[in-house]
Amino acid sequence: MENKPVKSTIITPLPKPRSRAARVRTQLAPEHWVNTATDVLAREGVAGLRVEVLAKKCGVTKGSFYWHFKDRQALLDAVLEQWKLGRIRDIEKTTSVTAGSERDQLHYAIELYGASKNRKGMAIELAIRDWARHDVQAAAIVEAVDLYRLECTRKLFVAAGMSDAEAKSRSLLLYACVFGLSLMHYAQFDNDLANLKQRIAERIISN
Amino acid sequence: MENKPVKSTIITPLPKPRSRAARVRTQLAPEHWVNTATDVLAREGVAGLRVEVLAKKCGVTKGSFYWHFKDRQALLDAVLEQWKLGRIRDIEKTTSVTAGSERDQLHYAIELYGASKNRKGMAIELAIRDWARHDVQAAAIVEAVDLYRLECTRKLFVAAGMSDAEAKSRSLLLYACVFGLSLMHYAQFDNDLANLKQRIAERIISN
DNA sequence: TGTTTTCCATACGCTACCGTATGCTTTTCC
DNA sequence: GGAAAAGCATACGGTAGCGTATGGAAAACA
Repeated sequence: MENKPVKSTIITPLPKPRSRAARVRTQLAPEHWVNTATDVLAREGVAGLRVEVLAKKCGVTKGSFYWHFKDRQALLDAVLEQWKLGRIRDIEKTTSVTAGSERDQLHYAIELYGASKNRKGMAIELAIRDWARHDVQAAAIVEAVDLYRLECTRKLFVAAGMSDAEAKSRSLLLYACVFGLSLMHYAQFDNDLANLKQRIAERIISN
Repeated sequence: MENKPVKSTIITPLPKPRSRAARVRTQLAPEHWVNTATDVLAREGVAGLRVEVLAKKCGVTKGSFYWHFKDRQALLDAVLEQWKLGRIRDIEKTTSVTAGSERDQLHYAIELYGASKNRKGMAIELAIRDWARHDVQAAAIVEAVDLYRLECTRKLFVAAGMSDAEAKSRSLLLYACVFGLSLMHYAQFDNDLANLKQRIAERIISN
């Protein structure tokens, strides 16, 4: 599909016939770039978010990219914004609960972050948090998401009967543990990791 | 905490005791590169470890670098190895304790990781853990360090009277929380963060 | 049908790197 | 004192990436 640029001392335009077959409706623009970028972010971190790499992954060239985005930073901003909105939506979903089952919901939240089906989500999480260590915008996004999360689980702990100070500490402990576990390499530490995780969850949630 | 170079890892063989001037000159350089690289790693992550940047920071050119190291990867390996040795030495120091004061020592360990004077150490820690997400060698080093740490604190919990399974879960909880907290942005979550941290430490350590 | 707008390709210039080749200067060794 | 090695500088080739300029085809519009 792509021919290597010939060592061109000549500036021939080289009229290229485009494949009009797949040219039905090209509205590749908005979300597709951001979604692809988020995929790459999960696998390679923010350092892997290169314009030309993404373009190839989208099946176009960077000429398309710079039509849709001002520059690379604009894409990064869009990725951050989309992540923030998605997180807040998810948090609301996972922490909304009928009275009486707050502790079950807290257990569910912990399991959710450790679930293997959520590996990509956690990879994005870690990539963005590392990103935030060097970038103030990413740090601001992370802070907003963290505060929202902490507040939501705090309410759950309060609803479960804890004091406000204790609920705050438990809320912080919960997320710190969830993210910390995904940072560590402890697969060889024990044969029954499920038991360990269960004990940890109990320690975080119960009285 | 950062440590002074260990003298046991001299690369240059000593077929004959050389003069003082020669020894100073030959053994100064390799350690200097690794230490400078670790500084950069703490501030910018592994992506910031560029040969020519480090050379400028050392006041030389990359001609010097490629005399001391085969390539960039050799420096990265040296950084990882030095970090691993330093961590194991520190862990032994912080978890060696006279009988009866195990819980105090555990509290001390938690405080140590959260101390503001240890910001650089934690920055290195996080940079290497992010590095480990994409690099198998870094992952192996992190795994070795993690298992060693987990085992050391596990023994402390056992010595403090816990069951083996409980000690393992507490050990994992401790480090997960320590690293997780350093990942989060919770400064605005409460006015009395010290109180929160105290409650968390209690939750991790006490019965 | 002709014109404008949309969307993307191609070609450039520029910078930052990596690694090599080579030469120059200062020690070290005999 | 002269040869050899250590330690570093400089120059070079090569790749990858960012952003711009420009052109060209298709779609929308008039």
